Amino acid sequence: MHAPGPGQQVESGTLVDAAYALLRERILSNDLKPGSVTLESDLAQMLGMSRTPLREAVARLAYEGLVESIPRRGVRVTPVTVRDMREINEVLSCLEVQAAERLAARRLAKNEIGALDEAIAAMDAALESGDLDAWAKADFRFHCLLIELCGNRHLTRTARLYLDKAHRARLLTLPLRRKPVYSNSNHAAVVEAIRRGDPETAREIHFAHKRRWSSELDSIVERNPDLFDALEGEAEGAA
Amino acid sequence: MHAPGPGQQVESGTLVDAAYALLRERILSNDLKPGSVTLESDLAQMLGMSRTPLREAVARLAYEGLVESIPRRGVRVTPVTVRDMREINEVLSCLEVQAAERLAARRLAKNEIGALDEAIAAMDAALESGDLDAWAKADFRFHCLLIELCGNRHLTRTARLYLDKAHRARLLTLPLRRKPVYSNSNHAAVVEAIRRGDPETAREIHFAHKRRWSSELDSIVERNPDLFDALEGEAEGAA
DNA sequence: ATTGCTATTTATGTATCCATAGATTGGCGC
DNA sequence: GCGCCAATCTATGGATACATAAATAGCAAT
Repeated sequence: MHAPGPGQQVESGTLVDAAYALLRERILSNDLKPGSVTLESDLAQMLGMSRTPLREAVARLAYEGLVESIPRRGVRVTPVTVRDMREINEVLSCLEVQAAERLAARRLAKNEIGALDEAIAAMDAALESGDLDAWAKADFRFHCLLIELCGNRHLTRTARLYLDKAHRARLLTLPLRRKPVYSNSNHAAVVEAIRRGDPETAREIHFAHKRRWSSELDSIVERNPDLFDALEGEAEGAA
Repeated sequence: MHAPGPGQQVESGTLVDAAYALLRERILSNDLKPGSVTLESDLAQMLGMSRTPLREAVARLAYEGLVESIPRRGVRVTPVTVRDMREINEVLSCLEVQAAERLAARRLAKNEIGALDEAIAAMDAALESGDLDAWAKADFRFHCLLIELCGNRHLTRTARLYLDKAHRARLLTLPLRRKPVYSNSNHAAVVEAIRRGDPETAREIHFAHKRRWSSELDSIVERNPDLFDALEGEAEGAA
């Protein structure tokens, strides 16, 4: 789907890393259902390893907030609440806006700008052909680039964490959104400001963009009050 | 010193949590020297437990970036570079500013405002009596409150992580700073804006405050070019 | 003497094993 | 018949045991 883990380390050959990457993948893609509870032993067996490395992976995931270990019940995939989504959006917004400003403040290399342009082109193409899924992927790539090129590694790392979480939620809201035409033009404008080296404008536009998505989310929630409740069920994890 | 872990969970009775909390404490207080490398077995023995829970704790710390596990050498306490400090400051700035704005936007309870006032009073008192250490503690408390009262749990959690890291660095720069008189009046002004329910002003003032500290840091670094290099030495950890 | 190869040592990654605490179920008393 | 207590069962937290891979040291050869 998208890049392996969050910036961190590129997944060495250890079982811990493998378990972490796999579980993360399956959680973020909503393959492991939010709210589902699974025994450590089952997870271990599922991945073909002993509990020891699995537990370490689970610890990491728990730290990220993707999972919570319930004392004698098992490992629960943390459900995303509306509140979570709003909070995540808010944090992500701060960080991305900052990244955009930074980006405009420094001179980007040709290929860096090129990558941004490419992502936008992909978004445009996807939008025209009505392929929402491809659009989401390209949009994700754009936001990734934004935070990865900004030059502040801590910002990158943290924002990436939230971006991934937001992506998980976006998968759910995607079919419910209005056609995201604004996004494309906004992104293009941001890149333009970056190209011009105009930090203030980059910041403002991207801020407006995030704000718009935030209210879009509100209206989606309003129209589908039970969208997230459905996810909080106690469905037993895939066996 | 200060509160247990980062928001997360309040340290249940498990050895993993104990190890995590203890090591974290010792790292953040610069008790375990940055750059020092220690064997897992030694750490385990040091804490009187087996390697199993220790490893899980180390994994968490590694995730936080406080420590890095070097394949066959041991666990290395990640040194703080000037670049790290700048980056951390930048991220923290975004988040705190957002928190300040949020705070001003919502109605605070009496005791919440009271806590902020108290922290400021403590800062004033410490400054007058010239007790820099007490001042740092009170300042830390103020920033903690800011992010803890903001109502966005994700923001709180993330900012707290960075705040702790920043605190570690602050311990080092403390004796080198000019008397931090600005901080106090800035903080007071922010609280005033919060009390008035004036988000824009709260944001602006706190932003200015963070920017000032940022350039203060720059000048400290300029005056003491070797301040951080000293920490990157390969000193062997306490046995 | 220096460099390269090999053997040994040692730290890590992982599996297995055990003790404990919580949950579940069955029985007993009211 | 319903509820409470006890016994058993099970999942987890943690320790230990083990195999592998890396690092170091020693030896030899040029």
